[in-house]
Amino acid sequence: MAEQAETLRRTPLSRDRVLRAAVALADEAGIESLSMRNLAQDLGVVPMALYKHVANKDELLDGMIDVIVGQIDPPASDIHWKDAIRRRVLSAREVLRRHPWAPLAIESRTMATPAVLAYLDSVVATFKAGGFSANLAHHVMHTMGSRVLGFSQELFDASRQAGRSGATTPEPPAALPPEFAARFPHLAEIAGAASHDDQSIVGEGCDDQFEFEFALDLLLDGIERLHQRGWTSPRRNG
Amino acid sequence: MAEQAETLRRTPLSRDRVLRAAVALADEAGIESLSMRNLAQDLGVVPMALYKHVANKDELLDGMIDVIVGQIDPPASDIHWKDAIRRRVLSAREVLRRHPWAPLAIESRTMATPAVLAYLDSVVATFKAGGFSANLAHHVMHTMGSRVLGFSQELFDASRQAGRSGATTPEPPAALPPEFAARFPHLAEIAGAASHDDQSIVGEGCDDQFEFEFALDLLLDGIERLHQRGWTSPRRNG
DNA sequence: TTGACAGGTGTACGCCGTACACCTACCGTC
DNA sequence: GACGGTAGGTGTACGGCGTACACCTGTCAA
Repeated sequence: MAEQAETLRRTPLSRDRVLRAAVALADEAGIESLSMRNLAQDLGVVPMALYKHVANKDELLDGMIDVIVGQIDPPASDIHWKDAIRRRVLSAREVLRRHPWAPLAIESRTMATPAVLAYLDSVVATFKAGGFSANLAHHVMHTMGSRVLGFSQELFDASRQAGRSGATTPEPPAALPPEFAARFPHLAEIAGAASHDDQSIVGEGCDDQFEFEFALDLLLDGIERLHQRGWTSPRRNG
Repeated sequence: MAEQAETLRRTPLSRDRVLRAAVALADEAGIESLSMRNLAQDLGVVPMALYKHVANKDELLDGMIDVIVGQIDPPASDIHWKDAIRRRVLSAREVLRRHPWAPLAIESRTMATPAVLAYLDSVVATFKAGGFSANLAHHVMHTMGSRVLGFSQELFDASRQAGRSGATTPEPPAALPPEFAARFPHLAEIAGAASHDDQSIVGEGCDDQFEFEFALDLLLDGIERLHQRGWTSPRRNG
């Protein structure tokens, strides 16, 4: 009996069990209560035991994000791109709404985790399958921002780096690692596809300001159209 | 001489000086280096001295945000709403780009600070001056999200509350304090203006899901329009 | 002269992440 | 069956954090 209890308690820890417990803890007690100590206690284990499964707290957060993003529905095929994107985004939103802490966590990571990149890659793929040029797909991804993830934010915002900014260090474009192109081919394709001019400045990376204004103007144009039509309510005849 | 140094060092601390120093520290060393201890050291003072000017670190962050948001250009009048909004948003973006840590800080605050509310209120005012109904202005504010602040995010996202969610406590709408209506009349007006149906569910607050889909569809429609026109580059003839 | 008070100080507490040395139970190999 | 390696849980300790609380000190009104 004591033996059984022992066995039970000793259900071996694993990276997966740690991540799930962390997500559960954040869900029910808030992300601010997620400490290595609290998490360890929930798992009936001493804090340092966790470090055998995750490198540190940042990696724990990354892992939690991946667990969640992995739950977003796979892309539907054989339907119009617009509907496919719409469904996917709403699925993402649904998933993220179950984990209210997740949007901020995703945004605060220095850069996207593999699961997030995979998701974004598949969204780009959907646009491209719908006949979008890499160029337009690029702008469109910026325009949707992280709304594509069920909330919104500039996803590729270099300013997020948090570090000592200062105009002194222009911070080179930090070319993507080669494995990146292999794993996320569509992202890789649009990464170089931002020609903001006919004389495209090749390899210049992308112009944040341009992307921001592009999205802003698309929004303002859409808003103007509503306004001019005398929009009042989505369904006039209920 | 020693006297002079004394006098200099003793330039009295003030809430304003604390906030400015905090912004400067966050700007140059990153928000993660902003601790009460580091800040105190920068000011040549002992950590606890700060607490005579700000209640705690959260209030410090709120104050820092207000300092920054207060720098956004005042609204231009006598020009078309679309141009007015565009300029204002780009001004906001410019301000926030000087403080890369600010967007995340703004998002992570439980609720908007007075300066943020004042800014949003004035943006709503611009829409209304352009002839928008309170209803449309409401949706449009959601659609722009915090892009209106130079980045993007659902601004009024209740899920941000971080706390123990759980479907068990439906969390009452938490009616706005009465002073709110007086200080931010336009926000107050649109707050109750979300009729998603002809039989408007009065006082129901607003339907996040509806707002999200409204914005998503506006984006997708705009994107579809670009796509159908065979959009390739913003300026075809350089 | 005095006493209130605004504002800076010093100490201490309980939290945090995590480095490092340790122990222990299991494994494949001989 | 003995044995060494290794995966994984433990215990202790350190430096940093936010901040409560008691204290001191200089200024100014009465």
